[in-house]
Amino acid sequence: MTAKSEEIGANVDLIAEGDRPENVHVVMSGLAYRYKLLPSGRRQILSLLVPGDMCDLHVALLGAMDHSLAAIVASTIVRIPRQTIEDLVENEPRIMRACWWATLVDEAVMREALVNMGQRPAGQMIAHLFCEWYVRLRAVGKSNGLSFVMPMTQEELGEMTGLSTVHVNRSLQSLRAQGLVSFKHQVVTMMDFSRLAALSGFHPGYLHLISRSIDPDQHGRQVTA
Amino acid sequence: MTAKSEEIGANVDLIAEGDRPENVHVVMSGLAYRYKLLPSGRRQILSLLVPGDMCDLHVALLGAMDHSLAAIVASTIVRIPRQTIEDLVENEPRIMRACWWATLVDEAVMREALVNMGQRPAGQMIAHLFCEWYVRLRAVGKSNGLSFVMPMTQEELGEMTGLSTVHVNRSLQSLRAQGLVSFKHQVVTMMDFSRLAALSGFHPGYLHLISRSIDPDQHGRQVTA
DNA sequence: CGCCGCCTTGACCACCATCAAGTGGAGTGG
DNA sequence: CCACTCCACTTGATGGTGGTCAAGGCGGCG
Repeated sequence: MTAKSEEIGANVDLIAEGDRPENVHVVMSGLAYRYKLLPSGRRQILSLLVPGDMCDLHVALLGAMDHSLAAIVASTIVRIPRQTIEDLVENEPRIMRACWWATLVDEAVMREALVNMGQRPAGQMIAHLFCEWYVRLRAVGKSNGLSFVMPMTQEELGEMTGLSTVHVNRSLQSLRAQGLVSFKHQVVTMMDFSRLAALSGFHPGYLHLISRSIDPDQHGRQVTA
Repeated sequence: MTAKSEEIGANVDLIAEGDRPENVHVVMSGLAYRYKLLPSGRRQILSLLVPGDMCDLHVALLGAMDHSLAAIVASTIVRIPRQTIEDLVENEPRIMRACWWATLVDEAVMREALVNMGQRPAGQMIAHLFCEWYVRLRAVGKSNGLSFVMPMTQEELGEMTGLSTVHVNRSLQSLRAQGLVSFKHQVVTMMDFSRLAALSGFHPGYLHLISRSIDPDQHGRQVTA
């Protein structure tokens, strides 16, 4: 089930709010994100699509996109025609089931994002994001040791968290000064994961990584049971 | 495909975070909500389940609940065993599809909630919620004219929006004073819907109400089957 | 009548937004 | 090799939105 892959430049929309979705998008490499634009010009980034768990099913059934999808850095993507998905749904219940499952995990991540924005102050919110990314990227082997690449600006981090760029900056400095985590030149380094997790109330259960058990060792397994 | 229905008292959990889900829950009457509890004791309400679009599928595939589900007022619910759902998924692609579709709409609502919390100040956030409820409840015939019942306290409204009770109260007073909307004794009255929608940037597209007309009569019954 | 939720009000202060200016590195062209 | 530019990050000052604490009103119900 291959389709032609496609190179997409940074900050290029894969599909925009209002479009009728004709394809399901899969991010092969790079990084993409969902966002909504407000009349005021402000932007809310809704979620990230990282290689590994990046299948975008939302699109298959709804009539019009209620949000946009863009690449944050140059990325390789595959567009799968709606019809192919429909066929899969009919004929390949196992694949269908896997996709559905991925959707559920996406939703769980969004629920945690709501908690993050609703209940946690800036520092903890950012800390929580870093913990989540760390665990998710480890799970797909995109992290060597304590650091990982997160090709985002502080402004974009602000658009994810609803914070101003200035405040993101100051919060990062504070985290750094406490010896918890640093974020420089698109690289996040987890200086003290467990304290960071404690600070931000991060508990990886919501990522539902167990059944995903691609990974044997390391963090994010307290759900193991 | 009927199952025994069950009466649930106000503030009783249908299922709690960490439980292994054995049933899918459908709210027949009343009002339920998803929430997460933080160590601090604070609570984030994630979404409402209103009669009409209240099927809770999240549960079928994941290993453990990452959030809790409770009734906000005395409600009638139906518990459908996991196995029944599995069978439906296998044998009744149309039903399965409808359920999946409902899940996608849920997700769209959550995306808008993220925008709400991330980008809008208190008054607009609350106004937007009221607009959404109004449209959704109208679509299922639960609103006569300009008002509808929303059996929630201001404290719970605060737990949905991440605001303190005090600030919710003051924001409500301000909306009321502007002649936009009132919320007294569990009844929301839309005094000026269009101005309220304009103020809060409400655009109902994300509710995907049009394509919902899978059903001949009246919106929002796709779960009925 | 009296209690108990829930709503309301006031005072005070923190978190975070905004505005504005300045630093520093990467890439470009002289 | 050195301007020069651009962009992201940084820093300071100021004020508003919204949190917290605390007390008071006001039904509803036993």
